Amino acid sequence: MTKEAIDRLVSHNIRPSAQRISIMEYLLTHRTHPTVDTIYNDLVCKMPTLSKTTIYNTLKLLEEHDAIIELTIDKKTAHYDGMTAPHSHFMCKSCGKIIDMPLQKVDQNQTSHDFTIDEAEVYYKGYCCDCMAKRC
Amino acid sequence: MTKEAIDRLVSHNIRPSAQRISIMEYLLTHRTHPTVDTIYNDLVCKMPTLSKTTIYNTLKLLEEHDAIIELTIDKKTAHYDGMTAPHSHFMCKSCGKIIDMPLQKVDQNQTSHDFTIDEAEVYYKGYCCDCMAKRC
DNA sequence: ATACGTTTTTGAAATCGTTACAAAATTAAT
DNA sequence: ATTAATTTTGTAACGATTTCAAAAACGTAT
Repeated sequence: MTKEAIDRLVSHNIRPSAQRISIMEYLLTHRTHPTVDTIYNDLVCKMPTLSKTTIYNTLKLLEEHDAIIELTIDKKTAHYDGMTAPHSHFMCKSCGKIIDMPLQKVDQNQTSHDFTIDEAEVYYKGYCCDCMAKRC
Repeated sequence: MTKEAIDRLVSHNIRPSAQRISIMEYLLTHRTHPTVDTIYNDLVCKMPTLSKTTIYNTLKLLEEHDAIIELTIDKKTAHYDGMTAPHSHFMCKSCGKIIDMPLQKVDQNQTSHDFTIDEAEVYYKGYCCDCMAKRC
């Protein structure tokens, strides 16, 4: 999986440092849409000198190079997704869990004199089955 | 327009205090998707004792009672919309301006064992004509 | 290999939107 | 008019993110 991480970095013109590989690999193997804190807490054991600033820097770099996606579905904290193929997301309003959804087709080619669209995101919110079972 | 503001409050079971009426009226007459700061700066002239905390409290209250909509299209700051009829939004990545869009139909009745959807939002991003003219 | 310049990482401090809290002011009820 | 409940206010706290400059790691040319 390390190879895939390096490939993803290199193919997006990002130099593969040890920290960048770790973070990229983390996102490729964890499909949980983690936050900066989650990534930091999970990686710092194996990489004791890791800094949270490096996580911020790296995620921003990866996102700017379209190697990952930044999700803004959660008002409080950014979440990150290593799966860049188009898809949508659902967030549970009770527990905060984010679940992948099949792509809802969105017409991005709307013509207008007022603007040009180059991104469209669909965010769903509701309650996941676990939270519903607990009647939250 | 003050009457419309009071009506909107009362019909959503919110007591119409002077501050709440002002804020509600502001959102009904300004279709600019303002932030807390914008609302505060525009209203404090007429209401010198107004507190920014009151704006925060009131907007949260209005949103919880579905009298207004909170937009999370802007990662940095919440924007608010007094138009509650279903529609989508476009944000210019250069100047931050938010523009109303016709509703893109989104299927909220997707059946799943994993969750129940009760909200869906579509956010578009790109560049507005003004910023494109300035080749930003 | 070594020295030099560039890139990357790091940790501390600053920033900024938002929330918590408790006191003051206003409004409603008896 | 008193008392209780609600609303507003200002200050302080909070937490995610950014800034910044120094330290470390890396790449390259000699």
